[in-house]
Amino acid sequence: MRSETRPVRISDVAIRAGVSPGTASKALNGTGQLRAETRDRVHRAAAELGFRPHGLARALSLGRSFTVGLLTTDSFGRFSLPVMLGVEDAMGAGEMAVLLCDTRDDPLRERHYLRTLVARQVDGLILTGRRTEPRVPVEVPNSLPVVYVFRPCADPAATSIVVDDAGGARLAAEHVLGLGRRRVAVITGPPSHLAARTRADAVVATLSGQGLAPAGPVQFGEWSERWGRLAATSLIRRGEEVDAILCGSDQIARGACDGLREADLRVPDDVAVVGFDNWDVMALACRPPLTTVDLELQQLGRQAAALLLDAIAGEVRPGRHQIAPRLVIRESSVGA
Amino acid sequence: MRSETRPVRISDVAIRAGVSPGTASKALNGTGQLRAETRDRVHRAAAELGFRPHGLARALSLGRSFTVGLLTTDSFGRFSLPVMLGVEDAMGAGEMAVLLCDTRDDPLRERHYLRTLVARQVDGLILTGRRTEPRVPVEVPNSLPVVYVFRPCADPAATSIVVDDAGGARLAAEHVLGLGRRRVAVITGPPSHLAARTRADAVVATLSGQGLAPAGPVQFGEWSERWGRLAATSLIRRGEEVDAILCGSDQIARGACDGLREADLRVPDDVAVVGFDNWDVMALACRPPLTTVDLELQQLGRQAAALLLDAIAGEVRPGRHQIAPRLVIRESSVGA
DNA sequence: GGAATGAAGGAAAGCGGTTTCCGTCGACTG
DNA sequence: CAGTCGACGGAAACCGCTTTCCTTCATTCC
Repeated sequence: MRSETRPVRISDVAIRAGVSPGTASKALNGTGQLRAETRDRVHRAAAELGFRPHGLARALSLGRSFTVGLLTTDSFGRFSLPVMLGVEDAMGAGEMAVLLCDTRDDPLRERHYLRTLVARQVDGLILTGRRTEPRVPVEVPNSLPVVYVFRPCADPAATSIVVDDAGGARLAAEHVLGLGRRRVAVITGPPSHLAARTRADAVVATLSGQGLAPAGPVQFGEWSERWGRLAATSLIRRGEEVDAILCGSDQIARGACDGLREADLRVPDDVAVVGFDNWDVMALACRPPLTTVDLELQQLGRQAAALLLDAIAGEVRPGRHQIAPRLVIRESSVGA
Repeated sequence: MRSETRPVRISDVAIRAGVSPGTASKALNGTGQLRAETRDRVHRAAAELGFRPHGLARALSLGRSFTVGLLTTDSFGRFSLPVMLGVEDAMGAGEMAVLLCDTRDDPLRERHYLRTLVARQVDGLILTGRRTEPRVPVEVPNSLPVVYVFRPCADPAATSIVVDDAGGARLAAEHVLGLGRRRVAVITGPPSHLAARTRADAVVATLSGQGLAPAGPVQFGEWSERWGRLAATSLIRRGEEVDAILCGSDQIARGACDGLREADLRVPDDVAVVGFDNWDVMALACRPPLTTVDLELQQLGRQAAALLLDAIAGEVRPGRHQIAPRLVIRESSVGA
């Protein structure tokens, strides 16, 4: 365990292998023209000495840091978190590392972080956030690859990758229609949220594709269980005939289930309920467990990382990419 | 917006200010002996050119990377996340950056990450995890400062900082005792979890400090709403007289509240319920909102960062540090 | 047999800062 | 007025690795 031995440099390896540092470098990196025997000798020496190249020195001379910045505009929460894990997963597998920055929605902090990341010579940037509204592009040298995830960039020439919210809502709507439900209500979050509007619009469009109108107007409110419970309860109390409720989030859906149960309606027998997000603590704890739309956020993060790696390698794929959500069917829509 | 101009180096600044690069460096870093006028001139030149020092070069010559590694043994979840935010907050305020690594409980991945972090010359390491069981120390050069957060290191000579679980449980117990409750039941997670045992033991100890025994044996189960509901229900069905339930987590507490309500008992009038964790989505959505123990995780993260920064600066503070949780009182223990 | 070719590996110049060491110059001392 | 000292700033080494030449030497070709 005596550790305080000077770290071994490539020149130590070179000496032990009886070559010059330059040659050692070539041997270890598989570049240059070297006899196989020499290469082996160097590798052996490196292994024996436990040589680990000095990352910073390497980065400095290569002109790349093998680091990307991950910037979230709001604290890592339910949405950014899985995205982040996906990014980390895809990056960490290689030799890239991820620098974490949380701007807390503060433009000043964002500027600060962008500056320091650029100064640190990151090879690329991933920007994410909780809302889905497009955001203004960041100001960085335009030689620096940037990928916007979840929250796209307003500039269509930038590289963005987002969840297909409308597609997800369509999936949900088609699911309940496929179950024979015809009186479909919609309860969702604040109308100021693009995600709420997009999802609701897609549901309405899908219904009208079948010549149907939603059961009552779309109910906008907040992203909470309380709102889901209230809205569902008032729906019933109003005497609205409804055999399915599509919710803008799992929290709302869980609240709706509670409201229905307390109004003595059975889920799914009387009313099918579908959520959105597949947030396990909500979807699984709900009684009954929720059928919901999984955003595939981790997948989103991985793909974002892949896009960024491509861009770093020179293959920029601009535009707004979408990934398809997936419907997870549980007992809130089809009986056990 | 024409960006493709070669980045400005310190020598550019030096030329513009009419000094040597070395002098420019001293001026910008406030070192060496320079006339105030010279210093100003350099600063002006730097500002005019928009000079940003090249982080890697700086790091290489200084022998410090201004980077710390944040390693979580399991994916960032409910516990590691706030810790991470606290760390990021405390680090990002300075000029430190945080490298993110998620080992997913895989020792191989952990080794891999440790290697790459060391190779990247991080200035320090923060280790965290979800469980509270002590873990084995990581193998890194012992000149590299390491702080264990949430999950302490088994080696008492290492620097660890954890939540005072027992203290938190005591807080909860004293709270219900202070409310005059005398028949206190305990429902908690799996007995295999140290956190579950520690909290339960502390409650029992506090009760017996008042000459009381818990109402029925401590009920160990799982960390889920379902278990909370089940345990509370069976408690009632068994005819156990109980006027307070202390739960090992907010999920359990929320389930307990549901169970009690469905057994037509009023919370808190008939039974006071206290949770643990102050996990907002559970504690606030619970009916009624939960009195619970806040772990102050973000604070924990910030303090961990502070400990690490001190250690990097040479002020190592070994040992197991604890931070005190805080009781948050809501309607599940005292009527509105 | 001499020139051309190519493989192998070394020397040295970066990468972009920081820092040590030293020379110069003006002021101050005796 | 010679000698000392401190303030100021420049030259160059250095951090550790990569890469571009360039030299050397063996081989091949006419």
